[in-house]
Amino acid sequence: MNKKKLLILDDDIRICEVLAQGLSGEFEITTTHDADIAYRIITKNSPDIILLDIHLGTGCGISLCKKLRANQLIKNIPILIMTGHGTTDKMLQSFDVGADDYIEKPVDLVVIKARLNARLRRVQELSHTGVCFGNLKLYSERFEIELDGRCERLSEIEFNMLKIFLSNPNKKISRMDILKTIWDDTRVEERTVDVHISSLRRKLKDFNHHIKALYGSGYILRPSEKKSLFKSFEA
Amino acid sequence: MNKKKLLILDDDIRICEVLAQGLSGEFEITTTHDADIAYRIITKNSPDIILLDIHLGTGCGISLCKKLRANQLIKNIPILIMTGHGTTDKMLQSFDVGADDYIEKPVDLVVIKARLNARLRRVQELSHTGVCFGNLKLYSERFEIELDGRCERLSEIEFNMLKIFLSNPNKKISRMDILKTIWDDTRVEERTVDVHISSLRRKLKDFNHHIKALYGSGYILRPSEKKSLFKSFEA
DNA sequence: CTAAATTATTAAGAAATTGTGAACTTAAAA
DNA sequence: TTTTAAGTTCACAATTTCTTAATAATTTAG
Repeated sequence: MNKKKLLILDDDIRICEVLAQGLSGEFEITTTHDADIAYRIITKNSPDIILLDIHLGTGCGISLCKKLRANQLIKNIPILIMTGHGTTDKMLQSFDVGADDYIEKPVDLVVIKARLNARLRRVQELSHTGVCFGNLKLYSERFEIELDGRCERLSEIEFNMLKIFLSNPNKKISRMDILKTIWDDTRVEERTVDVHISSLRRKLKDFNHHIKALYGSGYILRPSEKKSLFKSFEA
Repeated sequence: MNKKKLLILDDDIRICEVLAQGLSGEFEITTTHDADIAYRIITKNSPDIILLDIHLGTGCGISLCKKLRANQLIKNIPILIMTGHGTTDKMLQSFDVGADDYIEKPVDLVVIKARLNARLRRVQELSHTGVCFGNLKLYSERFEIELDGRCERLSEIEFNMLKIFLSNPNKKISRMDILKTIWDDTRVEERTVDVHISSLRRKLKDFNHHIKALYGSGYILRPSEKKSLFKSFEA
């Protein structure tokens, strides 16, 4: 069984080290103490689970958590928030911004392990990682896809949009969801999304799923209906 | 928003009562102190989430949890295990048999609430499953219904009308009721409702309830009469 | 049963939303 | 510098949904 990727984010480098040491047997670990770096690591590397201290020098863990939850590509990654000096208020805040668990220090390695695994198990069971992309292959490094053997180059935006849909099949994705995930802070017209959808669709020609518009509320990825092989006899 | 169904299972009836009292604002609660009864309730009633004491007179909470996890229909229901005298070993055992969370008594109501909600949110997000009503499934987010496996998209107006009927079965709904609820201030002819009813009915084809007109006073949702396969002999 | 009232359905145009080509901008590559 | 590719916005076409009106069908009262 492959080790799951765990990202540890703590202001205190010694704690990072202790945790990394103690958990390296079960996880493939990355550590950092900077929230911005963490965000970059997460978007680029998408860890399986995140262990996050509420106190971070460069921006607090709460706001990072909130930011991660707003991103369609990331929001399924479980987040455990740790804190040094626990208060009920901190706990409520943590859960409020979407944390999956909340632990007070000093932390017992055994406890952390058990809780990390409990979260991972849930996500794994419930999420549709088993979705079949059918005749589509993704090459993240090159922003390329392969469809029935034919290669097609996508732009970065198109590629990321495709990833959003593939990781949320049959789920409504609003234009705002897409903007938040891909454009982050930059302000762009909502209708700009349409243009990219249009060109993505053109490149996905024979893909056995289709990106359909949901009148008034966004887009959705659906398996395309099987077309009858027989014509109906209409007068 | 509908209250989620919470099943509380504790040996100590007083604790059941205290918890039920404190959580009744947010949840629709059932309590029991017997594991076998609990299992029956769960299979029959499928609560949204379960709060379970590890000590049960009639069989321990651990084995109940294990049993629940083995059942495909139940295994997605989140389970929080409580214990009176916590030990690391109990915690490990709890997570081991598939608990989603582990809490030691004495429990703070605020903590329980936060943790229950965190679990519910996760399950809800990951398994975007619809709400059932008879043989009809509703997907509110995307205004879609599923009937016998076939999906049908409703317009926003149609979907909201359907929800009005489903939340008031067997109750007379006047056109004005519908207008006030859906159109709010906008002025629209009462007859407009009829048109939407018409198209909604077309899409509800095989639904085992039917929207009937009440001559002169509106509409009502009724279970549709089973049609006899044989003709009745009317003179 | 008939006439009046009410409901059902269809069709046409209005309104809202989505699709897409094209112009323009920017950034990187040749 | 020129060329190329990608991104953004705009304008207009295409599509979907909404409303109204007209007409057909059904129900009720007398």
